[in-house]
Amino acid sequence: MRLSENFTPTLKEVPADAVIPSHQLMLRAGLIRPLAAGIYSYLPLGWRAARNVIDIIREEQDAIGGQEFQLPAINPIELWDETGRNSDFGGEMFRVTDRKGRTLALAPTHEEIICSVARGEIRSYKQLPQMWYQIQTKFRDEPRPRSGELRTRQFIMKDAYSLNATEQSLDESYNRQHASYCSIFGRVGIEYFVVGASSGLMGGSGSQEFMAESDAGEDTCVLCNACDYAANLEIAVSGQSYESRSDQPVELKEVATPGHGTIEEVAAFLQQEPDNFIKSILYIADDQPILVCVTGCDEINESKLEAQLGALFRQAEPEEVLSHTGTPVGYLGAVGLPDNIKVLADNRLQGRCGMVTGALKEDFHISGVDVARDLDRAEFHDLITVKADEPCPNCGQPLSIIRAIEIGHIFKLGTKYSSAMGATFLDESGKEQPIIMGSYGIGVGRMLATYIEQNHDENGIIWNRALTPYQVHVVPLNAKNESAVQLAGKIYDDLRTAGLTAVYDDRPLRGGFKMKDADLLGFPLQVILGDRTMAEGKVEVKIRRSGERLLVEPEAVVAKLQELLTNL
RNA sequence: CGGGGCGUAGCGCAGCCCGGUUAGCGCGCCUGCCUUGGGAGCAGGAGGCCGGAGGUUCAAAUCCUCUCGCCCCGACCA
Repeated sequence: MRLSENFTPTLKEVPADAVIPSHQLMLRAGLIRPLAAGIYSYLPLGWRAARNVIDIIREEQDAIGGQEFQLPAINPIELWDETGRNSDFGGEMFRVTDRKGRTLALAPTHEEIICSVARGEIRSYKQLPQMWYQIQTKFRDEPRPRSGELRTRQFIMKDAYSLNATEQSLDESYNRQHASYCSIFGRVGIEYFVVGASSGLMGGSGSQEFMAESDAGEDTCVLCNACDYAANLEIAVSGQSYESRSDQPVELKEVATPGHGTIEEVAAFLQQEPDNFIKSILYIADDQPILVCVTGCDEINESKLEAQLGALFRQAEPEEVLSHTGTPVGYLGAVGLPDNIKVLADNRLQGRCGMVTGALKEDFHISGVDVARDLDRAEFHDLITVKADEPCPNCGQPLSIIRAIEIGHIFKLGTKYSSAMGATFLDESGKEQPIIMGSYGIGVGRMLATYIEQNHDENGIIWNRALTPYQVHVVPLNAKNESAVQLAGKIYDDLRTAGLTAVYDDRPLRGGFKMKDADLLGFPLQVILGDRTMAEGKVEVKIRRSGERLLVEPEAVVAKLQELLTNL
């Protein structure tokens, strides 16, 4: 590609709207351009990189027996009513109306479509297992698109669906996908780790996320420093013990705590540790009030709470707290609470004595709470959010908490969709069974952005061999130096003859400008032809990642570049 | 959906509080000269419905109301 003839609009200045490095660099290097909130065009260079990602995914999915589909992006809303996801997705699903007034969905994912294909054709266990996948554009009307390609409303995603007859077969498909993902991320060159995860809106049992550590990430993960324990904070558990304490039971006593409603204030006022308090928060689930109790130094984990309460719950408003308990926020407690309010308590409270909690009366708390004695109606679960340095549940060593980008998610769907949609088969005994499914997704744009988050410096992107739009960037510095220009043209031709992809910066610009652009675009190897090195009869090869520069005989350049490329 | 910020030339911004010549600056763009190892210099030039609508006023980029869009924090989220 000759830069003089091709569309590669680079920017010297950082666009005001871009905050994170990958977003800034994708704009500056001319990979993408915004069209609307969370909607981007891929420009030629960006699309070449995206295609590289897609090709790798395709090869690795084919390698485990995946069969690629091309599925409709618009589909009848009735399909989504069958599984209830028309309402589950709610405002997050784009809907369009056709000329007859029928509502159609812009597919946010494709379980329903896969099921509809399967129920029409799959009849027998002999036709299973199947591994079907597609690499296509998905649409989700995200409440808040952000961070460039990391969270968009229109995005390219690979998703695969396994159709299995048995749980063992599902496990096998799942494990194959797990291995395939490791191969994909390995080839793409992203540093990643795998965590246990919740299945969220998709439903199902087993679930793992492929994560890339990054401050730009939207997920929080808990990792053990010593063993391989890794989990999304949403489901992470702590190894911290919660055995009963041997504190002597004491009598309940009301204490005045005027104006001190928060744990912090009351703890300071009473000169006790927050750990000795019971934090009580009122939730509303299905219009019913539910009190949730944890120790004063813990935070409620609402993902874990969702597992107990179902999806439709929320924290009560202050007025609701007053109307349900007769107490203002800050003085809530489970002791003496009306019987119609269910109480959920965290495991760590079990057996605790001498605790302080709200007295259900403004400006008063109760001390001497014996959980076994006074909170006997509480239901105990793991409800807390793990904190950094708590012990690992596996090995007891301290846990770390880091931010990460979710780049892939695999999970065992089970029969949620096949049952709802009647996608069944006859098993060996002639009995009709719902197909057991798995679902496996990778975001293409998110992968590109993640790669750039992990591979850039102050000058620009640093592509590796696998993803780079072009392998070599040929830069004659002085357009007036005819021998340099001529040699640059020859090297460019020779590179392409040798099967390498190359960009030739034949623009009549100053050398400094062109070198800045080359670093910004970030192809792995640069061939620089300046007056100085030309005078010595050499050309310079620069390795983008290391900045290392080699002087090479012109005749040896192509071979040298080929050799260097194998290590990039 | 709650909170905050911003819409002025292709990009980055000033001007707005306190209304009043022809709306500015840097970069980019076009022409010429010059320069050519890290986003040069000089000279000349093009480019604006000041996001949109309504209002106040003799007069609105500037004040008021409404609206649309974009970004950030939160809520939410495979």
